[in-house]
Amino acid sequence: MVGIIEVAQHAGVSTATVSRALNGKANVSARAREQVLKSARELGYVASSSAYTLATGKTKNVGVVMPFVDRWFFSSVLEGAVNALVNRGYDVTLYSLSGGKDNRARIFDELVLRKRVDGVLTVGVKISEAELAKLTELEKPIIGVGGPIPGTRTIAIDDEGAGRLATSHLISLGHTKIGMISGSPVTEMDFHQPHLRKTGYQEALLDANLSFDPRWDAQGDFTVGGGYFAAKQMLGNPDNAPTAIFCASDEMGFGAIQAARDLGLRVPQDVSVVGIDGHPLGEFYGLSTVDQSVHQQGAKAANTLVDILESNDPKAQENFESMTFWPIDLVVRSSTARRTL
Amino acid sequence: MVGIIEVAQHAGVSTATVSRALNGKANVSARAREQVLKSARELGYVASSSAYTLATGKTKNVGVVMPFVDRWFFSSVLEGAVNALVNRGYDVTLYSLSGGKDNRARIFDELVLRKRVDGVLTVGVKISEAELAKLTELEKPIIGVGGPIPGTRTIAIDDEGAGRLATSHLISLGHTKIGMISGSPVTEMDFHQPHLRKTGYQEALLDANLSFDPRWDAQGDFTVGGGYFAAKQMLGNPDNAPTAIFCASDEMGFGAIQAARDLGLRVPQDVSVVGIDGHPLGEFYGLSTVDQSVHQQGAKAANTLVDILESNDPKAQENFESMTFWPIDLVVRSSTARRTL
DNA sequence: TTATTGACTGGAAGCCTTTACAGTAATTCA
DNA sequence: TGAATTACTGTAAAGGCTTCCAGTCAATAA
Repeated sequence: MVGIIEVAQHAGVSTATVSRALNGKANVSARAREQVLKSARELGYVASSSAYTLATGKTKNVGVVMPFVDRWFFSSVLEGAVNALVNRGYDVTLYSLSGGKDNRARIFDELVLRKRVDGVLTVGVKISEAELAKLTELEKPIIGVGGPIPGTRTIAIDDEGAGRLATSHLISLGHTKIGMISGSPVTEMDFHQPHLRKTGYQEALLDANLSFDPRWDAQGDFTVGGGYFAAKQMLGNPDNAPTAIFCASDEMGFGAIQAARDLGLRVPQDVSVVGIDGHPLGEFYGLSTVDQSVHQQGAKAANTLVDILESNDPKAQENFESMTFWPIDLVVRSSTARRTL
Repeated sequence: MVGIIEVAQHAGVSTATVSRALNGKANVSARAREQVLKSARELGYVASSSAYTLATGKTKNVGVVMPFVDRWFFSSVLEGAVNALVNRGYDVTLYSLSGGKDNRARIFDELVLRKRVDGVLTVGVKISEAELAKLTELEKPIIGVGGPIPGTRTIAIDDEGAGRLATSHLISLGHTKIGMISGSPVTEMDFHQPHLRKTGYQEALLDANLSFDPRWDAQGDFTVGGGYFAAKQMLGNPDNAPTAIFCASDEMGFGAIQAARDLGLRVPQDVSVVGIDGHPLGEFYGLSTVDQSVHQQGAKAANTLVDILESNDPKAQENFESMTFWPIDLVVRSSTARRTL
């Protein structure tokens, strides 16, 4: 495998000059730089990243930690982040926490600590005290997307505001009996959104002097099936069926729409449904939603992290707790309409 | 940051002994080994991976290359692979090809080549001659999942057989007018399945002496929406509506079921629908399918790759073209039934 | 003309491990 | 008992890069 020495010989300069030329440093004559670039190209030379890392202390690598990768929100953030990172010349090392307790421990103990990354991106992870300690021990910049990690920067939507927006939308359409489907206590172990979105929902109800019926508070587990069963339960009860449902995620919204249809209810004439996410299938289902442009959140987080990593100011590298709200956008489609009597 | 020297001093031995003890090599006294392990634990020492790589030539890192990560099949393979790899002590570096031409070129030119990985896992990637050349130039083991890469090992289902199985299932239920929804020429640029699955479909028809009507051959783009529109088109034509539809993916199957319902057709009484995949939503929709256990395919590929990497036989490291078929399984749910007249 | 500056350049140290090799002490064998 | 083996252990080289530092040479200033 061709190394820097071969390039130096081929270009007729020293390895120091090759390094400087290839890394775009100053103090290289135009002639030498050109010659080096040419030689490197001809020989197909690419610097060994491990040697580079050993010499500079930089890995040009970002660790992404998420609870799973095979769910829409996570894979979408990942997609946005990965593309942004490769675009900035960074690799991404992916850590999924779904592989059981042992794997999880290993990730925090061995792998992340193995000085393999310049910074860490966490996506919707709720971690333990001990894990947080391991993470901060790294003294590397950390950015969270979705779920906030104590003491670090976070990029997320205003979940409370999103819940309020979605609910207000339904209220503005004349609905007074508005149900909500959120996660279950189990899923809340990993995320934070459910709680906040529900808070927003309740605030909006309060603001409009609407009552909150506990039967309108269901758990959908953030899955299509969960949304389906929760909605069916809620809408199937003739005594107390709401005329509108706010789902804390689009996927639960899809399930809710299906449940309504299976009950012979028309959407939106009989029931309005609104979600949160901006899931690509939303268009297909005609689901009104609060779009949170997940790809872009991932890209933004990635770019922010790289900005920090490449900042000359050492203070920028330090972690501190902050929250940046990503703008949300109400997208009204065909699943919500004025309440009919 | 604590290095091997500190551990050596703390344990009262040389760095060589520390290294041997930590890597489980022979020729270390029980006492020394114990002492080293204790010191390392106390000091929170983890070896620098770049120094390790530089010294050994091993990265303990696998590159995973896929066209996108935010689609079900890909994120599921990834999930399976990542968990298997971390379990075996390997990191995974993720390369998504969806970031545009420049990113794609950079991935093949710079990143993968940067000696950052011990092996490569490709998922459903169809690559150009030049890219293949770059990849094999690495002289690292390559394993493909889904789409085969010339000259490398591949793990995939027997797509033709899957198409035949799904179609035969419909035939066995008495259906004679069987449509198929597959990908579009555009999506076929990236995958290979559509073609093969269609071949299986046609073979099954032939075997049963059934005719193939080109109007029953639709393109669904491998998305729910695509399946919906293709099915609606096909089923909406009263002159020539099939009584059963084989979808080359479950997601298109979901769309097809929805299309049938929107047309007032009952599934399965009026139309049967079968897919391929084993998508988790299949249970919710009651979609009969040919399960290809995607997680496990990813895990299998990952484990096979690690087996190769850790084999003592240098010949095992060489790439050669081979195809391992992953077993498939017909899962009959409520979307398929005997044809009614 | 000489002194000074500035633009380049190359030698070599340093980054942190692993491991070949040589050395030591304890054990076994004759 | 001495010789030969065995079981460890430590020193130092190697791995491939970046970058400090000292040095060269041409251009500029005095």
